[in-house]
Amino acid sequence: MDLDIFAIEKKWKEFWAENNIYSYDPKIKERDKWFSIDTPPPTVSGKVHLGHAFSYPQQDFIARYKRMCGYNVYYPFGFDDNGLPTERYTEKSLGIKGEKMERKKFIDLCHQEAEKARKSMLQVYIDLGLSANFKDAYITSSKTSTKLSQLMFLDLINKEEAYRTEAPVIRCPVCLTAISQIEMKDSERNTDFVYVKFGKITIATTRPEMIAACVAVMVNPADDRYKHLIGSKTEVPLYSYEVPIIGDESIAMDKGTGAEMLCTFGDQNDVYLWRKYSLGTKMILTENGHLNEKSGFLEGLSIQEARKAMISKLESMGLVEKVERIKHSVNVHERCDTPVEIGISKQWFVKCLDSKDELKEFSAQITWIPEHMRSRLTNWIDGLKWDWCISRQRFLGIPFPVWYCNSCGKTLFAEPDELPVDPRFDDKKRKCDACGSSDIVPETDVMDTWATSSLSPRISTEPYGLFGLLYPADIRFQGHDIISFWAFTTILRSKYHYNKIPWNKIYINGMVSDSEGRKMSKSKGNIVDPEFFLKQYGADAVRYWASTVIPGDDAHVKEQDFLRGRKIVIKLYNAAKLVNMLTGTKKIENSERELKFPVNKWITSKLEDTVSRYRSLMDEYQVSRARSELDNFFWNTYCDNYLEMSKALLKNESEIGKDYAEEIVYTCNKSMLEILTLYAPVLPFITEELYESHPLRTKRSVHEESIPQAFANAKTEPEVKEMDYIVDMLSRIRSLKSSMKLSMSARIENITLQGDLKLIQKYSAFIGIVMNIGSVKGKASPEMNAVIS
RNA sequence: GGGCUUGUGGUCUAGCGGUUAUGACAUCGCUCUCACACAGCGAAGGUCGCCGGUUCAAAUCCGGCCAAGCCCA
Repeated sequence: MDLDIFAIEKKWKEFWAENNIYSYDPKIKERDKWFSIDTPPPTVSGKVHLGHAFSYPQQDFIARYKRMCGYNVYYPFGFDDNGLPTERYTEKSLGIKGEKMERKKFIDLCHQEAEKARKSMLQVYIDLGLSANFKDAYITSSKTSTKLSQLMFLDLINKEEAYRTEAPVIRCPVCLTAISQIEMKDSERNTDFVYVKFGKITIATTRPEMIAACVAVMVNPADDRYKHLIGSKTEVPLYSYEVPIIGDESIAMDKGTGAEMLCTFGDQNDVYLWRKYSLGTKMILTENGHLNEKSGFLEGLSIQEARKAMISKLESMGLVEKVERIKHSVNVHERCDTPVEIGISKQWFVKCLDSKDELKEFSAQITWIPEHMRSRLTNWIDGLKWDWCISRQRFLGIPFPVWYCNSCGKTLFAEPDELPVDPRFDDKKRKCDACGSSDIVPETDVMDTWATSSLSPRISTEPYGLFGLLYPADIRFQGHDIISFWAFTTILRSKYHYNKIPWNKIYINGMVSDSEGRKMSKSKGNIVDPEFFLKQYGADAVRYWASTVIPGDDAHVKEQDFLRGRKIVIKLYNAAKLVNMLTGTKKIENSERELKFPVNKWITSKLEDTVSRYRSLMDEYQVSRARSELDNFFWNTYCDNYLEMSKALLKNESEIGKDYAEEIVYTCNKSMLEILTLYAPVLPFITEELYESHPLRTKRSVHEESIPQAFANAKTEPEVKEMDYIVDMLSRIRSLKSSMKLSMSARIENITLQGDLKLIQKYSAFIGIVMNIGSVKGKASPEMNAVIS
């Protein structure tokens, strides 16, 4: 093999960038000439992993296809670098801790590290051959993004869709920040289920350390054991105060004793019941997950230590009935796996509980690819229990454009024309516009990163003046893992800001698991670096692998698909080489030509069918099936049959005549050009390489060619059907040769073909030339067969 | 616990009401043919998760069960 894949990749990556092959025309005003994509900005947290090498090509196939169908494709690219993951990455790579250093210094370091990481990440996306607009890559921490995010925050304030209140919030005691419901996940943990005597009733709890925070004992009103106690009070052990016994249908009678304590706050259900029955508050946890003075003897201990201490104290006093070791699921922070706590503090929220039905209605207006992914969002919306908490007690993030007046307590907002603003480092002298006091303090919290990335359709278009024209976008691409994060928040923002859907379609890609089907994660240590596969098989092969999957389906790391991809690349190269050799010094004209000979009509007709199926599948985003149609045509029909026949016919040019030979050479080249064009969206490198030396080339790049049009029923001539029959017959002859242990080119003097006598006679000379047979005889028979005679 | 998805030769996969069930990888023969041995030709390999039902006809539709994965509690 004399094919240097890596030299080719390097050459064309440079060529595409230098010549702006994938640029769009910003002046086009007709919306329907555009195809605009809302791309996922990858999180800047170090490395690109194989999941990205899987999902980004899936977008690129469509972008390239649409571009070659004549659309003005808007395919932006960006990075999400303003949140906790980037902080984490910075802390890890520099060995520092954000909370232990000067805020400004830390943020600067984050930006520095993020920039370095972005550069190396970007290279991988370029290496994958994406046709996105890398030149104008945006970042979610830029001035423009910040300004926009703050502006949109003020818009939410004006529309009364955002508010600040003191309320229970989910907190991560390790990351020391409030988080949203989005960022929680469930985790199975082993824990003690402790049965504790509460005066006249025994409750069971997994959180005995929270006893000092108990504000009620809950039972099910249908529970005969406790019915009569509802409305009375009982004593909280150790802390000698009384709480009411309340009945609520949500309490499971078969769990533990059927009675549980309600604390502020043990879990989310506590919050729900606490609100429902307007109970008092007893906060016994500090922000970093320790017990405070209200817990008495537990003060200063961590939650785990306090739990142990409490159990032994209760046991020593004979207040424990029994302890069961159980598995139960707890909510943990998805970034660090720490069980979350619920505390009360002032936070900024975006409303969403009020709009559940409208959000589902919006989702119904969007086409989901695949359709079944829609239920993920519906499911999520139905299960929402909290408004979206968007304030984070972190450092790197979009600052709130907000101050508070210490004198009168008023909340002060920045004016739109002074954005972007960072109140934390703003030295402008401000005065309260209500009381005139200059005792003003800035909001030091930053926004949740999703509060900015949920604006991606605008962030990616506004700087280029295209927001008005391209909103809603044609399509959003994203993974199914972040439907409840990114798809949800984007739809929510779009509803509040513009009352429009953000995109007409949403394409959901799957995840990559390792060869055993396990999800890739850092903790399992099964993360694969895409560069390994890029180096091993080449970018086209990696893209080929990404093209084998159905929308939404997860993929495994399948060596055989990379291999198959590389083989197709090599096959294309060799087929093009053969076509060149067959062409020799013959001149080919780039014009439509009326075909006369059956073999050429036949291949053209097969190509037409392929184009037609390919187009309709691509239009439905069924890339894997479209590509598979093409593989089948290219390899089995074009190479194995048509080129084989052509090769033999051209070798006998004196017999078939110059006219016939010229038509074959023309058809070989013309078909090859279409094959390259059709493969271009999936395999941009090899197709470009082969296009460069193609005699029928008219453009700078194969990516500027148009996907061929299918002419319905253009080739229904009888010869096409006849050739189908003859091709079938040829394979019988190959079988015969194979069973005789002959090579395919070996000469056979006499052969008798049984079958359709008329056809056999009509094509006997053709068959003789193609299969190197001296004399072809025919015999009428209902069965098709080839025998030596 | 709720929801969604998937169960097809050794592995991966197409088909989603009607032909001898598709293709790839792996295996085994044969052919090193002047595009390609990372090739070509051919062979072997499947009770289409299990049990019922609908139908003249079921991988394909319906119901139940079993298993796996994911999302949400």
